[in-house]
Order: sequence, then structure tokens, then C-alpha cells
Amino acid sequence: MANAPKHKEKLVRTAMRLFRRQGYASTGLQQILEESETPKGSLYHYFPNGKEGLGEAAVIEAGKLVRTTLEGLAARHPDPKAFLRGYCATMAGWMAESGYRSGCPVATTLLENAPQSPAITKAGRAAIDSWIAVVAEVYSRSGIPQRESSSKAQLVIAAMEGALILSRVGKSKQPILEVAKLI
Amino acid sequence: MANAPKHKEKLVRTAMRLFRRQGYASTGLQQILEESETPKGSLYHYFPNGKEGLGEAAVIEAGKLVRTTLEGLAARHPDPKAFLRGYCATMAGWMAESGYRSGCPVATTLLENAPQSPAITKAGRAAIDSWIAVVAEVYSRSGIPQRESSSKAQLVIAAMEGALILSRVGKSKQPILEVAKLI
DNA sequence: GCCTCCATATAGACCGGTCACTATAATACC
DNA sequence: GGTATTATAGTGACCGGTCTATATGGAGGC
Repeated sequence: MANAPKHKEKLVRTAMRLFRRQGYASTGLQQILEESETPKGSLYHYFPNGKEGLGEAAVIEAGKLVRTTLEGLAARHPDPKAFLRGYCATMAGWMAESGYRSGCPVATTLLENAPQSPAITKAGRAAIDSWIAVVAEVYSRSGIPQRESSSKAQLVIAAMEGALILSRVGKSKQPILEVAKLI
Repeated sequence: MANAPKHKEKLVRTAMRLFRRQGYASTGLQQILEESETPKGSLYHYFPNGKEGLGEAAVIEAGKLVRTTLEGLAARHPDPKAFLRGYCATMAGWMAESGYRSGCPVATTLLENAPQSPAITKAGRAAIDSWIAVVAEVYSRSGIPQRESSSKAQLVIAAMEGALILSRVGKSKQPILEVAKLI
């Protein structure tokens, strides 16, 4: 190897940020390259599939980011109720930080590309499933049966995804914090 | 008036369908014009603001479509629980019908344009608020206090929006039907 | 220690195609 | 006649993607 692939990560992170804020299709490769200070040649070197490959990588990266956050919350809060409150508080914080201009890091890219792009669809599904698994574990370790835990966890993730949309449109934390009432 | 504005409605309905399936930015005006068999001159006659105006109209139209559906369900099901089951069944039907290729008629367009486009953001917010109002009315007429009804209704809409995403990605009705457990 | 080799990575000009949009004229209906 | 609508040709800008040329820096020969 000659150089370390220093540009790859910056490319993915920039793409993730831009896709999240302004959508996948509205974000041109040109903008991603400019903001990440990466030459076009490098993009197609690391992502031979071009924009779709970059989109897939961005969804995977975003999925990891959220999963890690959830795992941290799960470790800190043994009680499901406290965990859920923490989850809501964190997401509400993200939204407020961005000035209600960004949403879920995967939802936008996913809605624009599922199911047309199998790669992005698969990456998105894997990401969401991993989130559900973390939440389900919090429920099941508190004594709730496996099946019920999974079902509850799915509902929590769904409610949060929807709440993120409502929060963005209404420029308010309130819909997200409401999710905490779900138990 | 010379001709009746017969093209306007077809334009909006076609735009709504395409935005819903493949996203706002990925849908070219050319495709909308072809599929609606409308000349380009008409588009800019009816929508001087161009694509953004068409997007706004599509969101408004989609909002009405869902609100009407919800009102129908509310009239048919006095009991909140039955209403919610009906809501889930209807949405699950929509998803299955489309082969899990379309999502919520407003969510995609909204996520791509909020808050950059004030017009679309405003239309989306109005649509969602009207849905929440219908659901809240079902709760409050069954004896639940006003405040609690609104809160519950918002959670129902959020959960459904999220469930539609999960359904699309997982190509399954299950996440939507799960929302019925929310009460 | 030094040099050559060569895959990796960087660099950016260039491509055809499509984008949203405009201009202007012709047409249909009251 | 006057207005609403349709029709078409054309605008520059930008799209994602391809291409070729050039740096870079470790591996192996000596």
C-alpha cells in the first residue's frame, strides 16, 4: 500500500452528513467532493459503484453510529423506562443541535432508494434490525419474554423514526419526548 | 377561461404518485409531464413556482387523501381500538398493494425538503396536524381528556410513519400491524 | 544503503445526458 | 377581442460517470 486511505472515511462522513440534511438525490457528488476536500478520482477508487456505493457506506456508518449510541444507553440504564427516556433525550438533543434541519441518518436515504437499490435497502434493513436488537435486549433482560421484547422494541424504533419526522417538520423536541410515554 | 384546467389535477396526482415512489429530487419534471400527458407550458402556467409549487400541491393533495381516509375510519369505528386496527389494516393494504415500493405520500417529499422549502414544510405540517386532529377526536369522544387525546394521537401518527418505513424496508405488513398494540 | 518496480492512491479534464426553467408564438374558448 | 391555455424550441447549469496521467511509498534485488 502506498498511502493510507485517509480520504475514504472523510468521504463517507461528509456524505452521511449531507444526505441526512438535504437528501440523497439532491446531494451532488460535486458538493461531497468539495466539502470533504477529496478529488473525484479517489471517490471512484474507493467506491467503484459510485454514488450508490457511497450511499450504502453512509447508511452503514450511520447505522453503526446509532447502534453504538443505543448500546451506551443500554449499559448506563438498566431499567427500560430510564433507557427509553435517555434515548428520547439523546435524539431530541441531536435534532435541536442541527436546528431541526437533519433527521434520522438513514431514513431519508432509505426512503429515496428502497427498494430500487438492493445494496442500500439491505444496509438500511441491517442497521434498523441492529437497533431493534439492542432495544429488545434491554426489555428482555428486565424479565419480559423474548417475543414481547422484540415486538416492543420494533414499536419503539418505529415511533422514534416517526417522531423524528414530526420533530423536523414542527421544529420541536416535543414529539420525540412523547415517545418516552410508550414504555 | 378557455379550457377547463383538466391538466392541473392530473399533474398533481401524477406528481404525488411519483414523488411517493421514487422521491422528490429523483423525479424529473420530464417524467411527470410524460406520464400525465401534459405539455410543459401547462405546468408553468398552473405552477409558476415550478417544481416546488408542484411539490407543495402534491403534499396538500396527499394530506387530504389520508385525512379523508382517517375520517372515514373514524365514522365507521366508534371505539378507538377498532379505529386503530382499521387504520393499520388500511395502511398495510396500501403498502402491500404497491409491492412495498411506495411509502407515506408526504414523508419522503417532506424529508427531502424540510425545512429548506418553507412552502412544502408548511403544507406537510398542516397535513400531519390534520391527521393528528382526526385521531385525537376519536380518543376524546370516547371519554379521554383533551390533552391526553392529542398526545396519544401524535404518538399514533408518529408510530405509523415509522412503521411505514420499517414496512417498506422489510417488505412486510408486520411492523404496521404492530402499531395496533399501541392503544 | 540505494535503486527500481509497481500497485495504490491522487488529480482533474472531459463526456453525453438530463436538470429545472424561460421565451415566444400559436391556439382555443368566452 | 381578450384571456386562458397549449405548444415547442431552446437556455445554461449541473448530473453521475469515465478516462488518462501522475504522485506516492513500501517491497525486493543487489
